[in-house]
Amino acid sequence: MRAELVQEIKEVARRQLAEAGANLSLRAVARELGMVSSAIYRYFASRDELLTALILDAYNSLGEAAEGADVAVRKRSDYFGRWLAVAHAIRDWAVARPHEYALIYGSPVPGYAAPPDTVEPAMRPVVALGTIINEADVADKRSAEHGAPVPRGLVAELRRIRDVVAPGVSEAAIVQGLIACTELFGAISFELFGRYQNGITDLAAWYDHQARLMGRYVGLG
Amino acid sequence: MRAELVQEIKEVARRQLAEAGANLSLRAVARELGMVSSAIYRYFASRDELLTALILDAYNSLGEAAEGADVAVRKRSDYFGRWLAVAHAIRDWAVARPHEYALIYGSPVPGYAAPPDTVEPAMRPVVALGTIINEADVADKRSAEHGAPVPRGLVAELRRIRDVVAPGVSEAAIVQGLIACTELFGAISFELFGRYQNGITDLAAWYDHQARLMGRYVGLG
DNA sequence: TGTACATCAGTGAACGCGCGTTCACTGATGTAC
DNA sequence: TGTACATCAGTGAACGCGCGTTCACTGATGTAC
Repeated sequence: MRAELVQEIKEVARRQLAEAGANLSLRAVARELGMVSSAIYRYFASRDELLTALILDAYNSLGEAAEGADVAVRKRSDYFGRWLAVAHAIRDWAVARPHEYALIYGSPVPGYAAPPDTVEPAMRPVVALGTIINEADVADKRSAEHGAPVPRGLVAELRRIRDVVAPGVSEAAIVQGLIACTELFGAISFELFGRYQNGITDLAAWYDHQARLMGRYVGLG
Repeated sequence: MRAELVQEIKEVARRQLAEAGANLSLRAVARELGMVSSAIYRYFASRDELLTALILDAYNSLGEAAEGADVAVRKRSDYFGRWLAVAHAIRDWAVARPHEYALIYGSPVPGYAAPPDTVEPAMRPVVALGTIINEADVADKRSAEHGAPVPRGLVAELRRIRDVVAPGVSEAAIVQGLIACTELFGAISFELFGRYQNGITDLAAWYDHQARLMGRYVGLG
């Protein structure tokens, strides 16, 4: 009953985000639901709270897509295949929901500050990729050709990230992993934010090529 | 007289973009200039036209920063040094003007379509980096270790980009260059859009490390 | 040198719009006795 | 079984706000004769 309507509001809000662009309007959501705008306040205390719920959902939905794609690969020792599966799952998710992607990876919504409980869900896709590197590393199936020494000042911070994302991996490896993630998300942002206009048209193939090269870069495949 | 006021309006608009976030308001700009809102229409036909002018300026300003940084490197054969100089110039520009960066590399402004004459200025930073790869390649000072074969379907498009950015370079090399650009812009976006929250704090050092690794990745240094 | 005129930057009021949020309310539902 | 009451989802009007854009205007400046 109640929970259902909360879901329905979020769904309509998501669709509106997709149609109207980044400007989420409570009144428009209420209108589409055949409600009066003030009725929304039975379910969300404010526009920001609804926005936060959408952001949290988006992070978790993307995280699940990434984790699910990894789990679905039968041959667990096919680390390169798992890497590709997760990388593609991330893009597929983003391409299917460009405005939700923009919500979490685009320019910050003006006047909105993400609450701290978004930090952990936000890590899930990166952790999904990091896990693969970690498992390959532990199984000694990773070639570490690019292991450049890490500057002193960054070691401590990288170790902290390492412990969350891929414990049991060197600092140089975590750097490679972060660079690969940055590249992949950068590629998706370029695609969705229209930076490839008049450039590449077969964006799926181009992303696939990048995912393969990044898989190699992190020492898989 | 007239041109001066056009500049002044753009400057105020830029500052407001930085303060209020992505929502540019003609009325607010006019207010700050001590004008009545309709007076702006003497100088810009609409809000979109002002936005377009700001976007064009941003592209060109970033392009000049990138090109200028390259030119400023005395030893022209120090390709790795030039790469680092340009990479840092791009980040420095972005960090100094996060909202202008968001304007051109963030999520698209809802309801706004960039006119086609933004395409060429938008290429300038990428061309600046591509030029370095190209010159190193021509001078035979580039190691091409990662030259993975390019999928058939992408060859034609990559050649078209190559001809603009770095003629005289292989398809594999252009791929490496594009990947490096994607990574660097991805890193800047992560930094400016708050994706490193609770992660890395010494963002300058982290970017420097990435720029170095990407310089190596494209076969310089 | 002095008048008549055109230009045009800037004014001020108004248009119609949408927004988030509040508040007292209605009226159906379900529970308690 | 029937009445009294509490709950609470949803209403509707209103608040005060900001927005882009239009339009007829004022009034200073500069030019032409």
